[in-house]
Amino acid sequence: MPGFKKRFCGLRRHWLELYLLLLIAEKPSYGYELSTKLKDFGIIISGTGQMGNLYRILSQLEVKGFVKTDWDTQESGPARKIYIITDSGLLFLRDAMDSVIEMEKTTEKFIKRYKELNKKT
Amino acid sequence: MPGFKKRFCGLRRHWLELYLLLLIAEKPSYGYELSTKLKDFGIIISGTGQMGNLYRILSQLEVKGFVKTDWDTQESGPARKIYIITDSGLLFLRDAMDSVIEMEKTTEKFIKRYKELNKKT
DNA sequence: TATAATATATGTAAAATACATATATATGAC
DNA sequence: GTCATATATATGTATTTTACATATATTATA
Repeated sequence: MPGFKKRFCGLRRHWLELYLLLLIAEKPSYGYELSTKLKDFGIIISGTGQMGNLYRILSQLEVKGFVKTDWDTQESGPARKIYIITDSGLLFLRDAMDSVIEMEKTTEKFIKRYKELNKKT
Repeated sequence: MPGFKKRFCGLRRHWLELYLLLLIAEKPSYGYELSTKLKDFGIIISGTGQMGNLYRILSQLEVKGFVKTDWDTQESGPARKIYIITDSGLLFLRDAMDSVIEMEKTTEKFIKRYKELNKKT
């Protein structure tokens, strides 16, 4: 009755989770750094509001068990919460590749059909 | 103060709107038919609940002025509400192509980086 | 001693999603 | 004739997500 009712509802959230998991899988990292690395995938995090949402998504990845965390107090400045991928996270990422591949095919088809539409006009 | 505060919040909704606008631009159509044509873009509409959401998105496309409608009572069976693209809708579609092209690039990059990640492991 | 950059986190109104439900027409089965 | 099914459109609403404001703390530098 309680627990998780839904799988992938919102896509934006879904993609953001995948981008973050890939970045973390490549190299353990922390929220502030990840926010800049997201540029690789065309995501610009601007303003504290958006940062806040990013932190919330990260903490939920932890709740789901896809990442674990470790505080880094070595560097100067405020402590950093380092996110490290788990086996469960890697598995989730692997399974999610299907949807990424489908999205690539879909966008490709969409662009092709849009061009065809404009040829006729 | 009132009016539209946001642009593209949810991606899922955003994509669905674009798919529908392209399909309607290709050929005027109605909700029930569009629900089957969405398969072209990997979207499976199943159950009356999902159909209901589709109709709501269509009616909001009309509110935004991207489509206009016309009732078709010629065919047998229940009347069909035919959606026809407007100039405003075509303009919106054209402007949105940037985000489609970016999504294609992003997914391509994502797949490449995921493969590279697994090479090392 | 400000101010800016770095770093994490919560509060919440508004919007989107998932799914149930309501309604109506036509066709074929029995 | 009436029952089930396919066709067709639409609304109600609890839950979840989004957008953005706000809170808090550390270090560097001007």
